[in-house]
Amino acid sequence: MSFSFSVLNKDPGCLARRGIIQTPHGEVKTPVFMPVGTQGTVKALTPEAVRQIGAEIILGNTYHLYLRPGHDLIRNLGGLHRFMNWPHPILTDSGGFQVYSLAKLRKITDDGVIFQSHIDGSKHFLSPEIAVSIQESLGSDIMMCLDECTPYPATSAEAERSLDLTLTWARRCKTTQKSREQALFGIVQGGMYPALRRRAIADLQDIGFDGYAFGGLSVGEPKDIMQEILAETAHLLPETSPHYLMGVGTPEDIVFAVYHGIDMFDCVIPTRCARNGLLFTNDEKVVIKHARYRDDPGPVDRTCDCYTCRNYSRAYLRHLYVSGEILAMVLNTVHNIHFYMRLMEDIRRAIADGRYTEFNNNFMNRHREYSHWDIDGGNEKEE
RNA sequence: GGAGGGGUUCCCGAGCGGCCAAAGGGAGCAGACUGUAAAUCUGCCGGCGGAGCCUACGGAGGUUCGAAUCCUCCCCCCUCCA
Repeated sequence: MSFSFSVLNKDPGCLARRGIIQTPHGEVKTPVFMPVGTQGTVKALTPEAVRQIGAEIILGNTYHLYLRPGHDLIRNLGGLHRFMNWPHPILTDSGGFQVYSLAKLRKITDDGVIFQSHIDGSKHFLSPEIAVSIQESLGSDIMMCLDECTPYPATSAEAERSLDLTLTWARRCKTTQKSREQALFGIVQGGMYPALRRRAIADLQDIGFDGYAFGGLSVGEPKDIMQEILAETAHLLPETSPHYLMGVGTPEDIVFAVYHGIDMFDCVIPTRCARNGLLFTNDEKVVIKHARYRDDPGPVDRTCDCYTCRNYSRAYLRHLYVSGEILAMVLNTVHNIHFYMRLMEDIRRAIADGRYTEFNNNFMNRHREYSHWDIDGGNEKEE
């Protein structure tokens, strides 16, 4: 079974839609949140736990797995699914984000990117062709084109030059793609310039991809700018393909983006924040190390039915965290991923019922009421 | 009884005449985290409303323009010898 996407229903009041992605390793209900498993593992969790919590698809990373343990090794051991014991869908990022996040360790040419390994300093070359071929070795269900994640801020000239490079690379990725078994997504760049984004969407559609992603958002720009970009350009994405907003985001970001027609999300927030002691709940931000939880017998979130909340008190979780125990990261990650999964379920149900606008409004009102609900407290500190 | 060594801010521990409210750890208390170089990073950490003052380096005196740092006595602790 190869890749396909179908829309189950559209919300009558906005662009939100519900759909199903078919992949060789199973189907995925959208809108979907994909936990990030950069190095062939969702940090702190076994694949069985990830699955049980409700994840249907996870991420892997081309750059990291190429450097260690090496894509040839993974291919020879039966591919990434088998290697990491995750028989369900996998999306691999291309290394484009590392072009951005490891900026001090790389050099970009038209041909590709020369990286200096963050592990041992050795030099490596990544091109669009190599990125696709590595992802083919890994055997992921969805491959991403190599792109240049345009940093913020960038002038319109810089963003345009960067976009042109990304588009050239997108063509080369498409040409390199060998089999239709593995889907290939194109990435929309263009910085914070709607006109560039529009052009990117049109050009990528001309090339023709299985799905389209927004990249280069949530790279430090104010929240309202990201929202403006989405509101002005997301509706231009082809309706029959999945829309993926890369690296996003907070619960608020996700609810907002779904309203504008985004189907797929990934973000390190729930996993990284869990390891750093920040737990998501429906009415407050729980920083589990805080002294006030020292003897709190209640669960992290009374309304949560995850394994952690069913079995452990805030006092115990605080103790584990403060003591530096490994179990703290496990239990915290279980909770946060569960929180995100439940959020996506609620979103899908609201769309199925045709009341996403109402859901969105309620959510945003509640968010305003608890401004600390979002991890950065909304955008208030910017003013 | 004799000979050495030592008592520093919550703890450990540097400092050994001014640049010392006192290095560095730890603990404690906060903050950050958006396609993961992250079990990471940042800030605060004697008191009072500022670059100012007060209280602080076992205790009490003293030397000095100036002492955690030098001197005297006292009180504790440790090691070795009898």
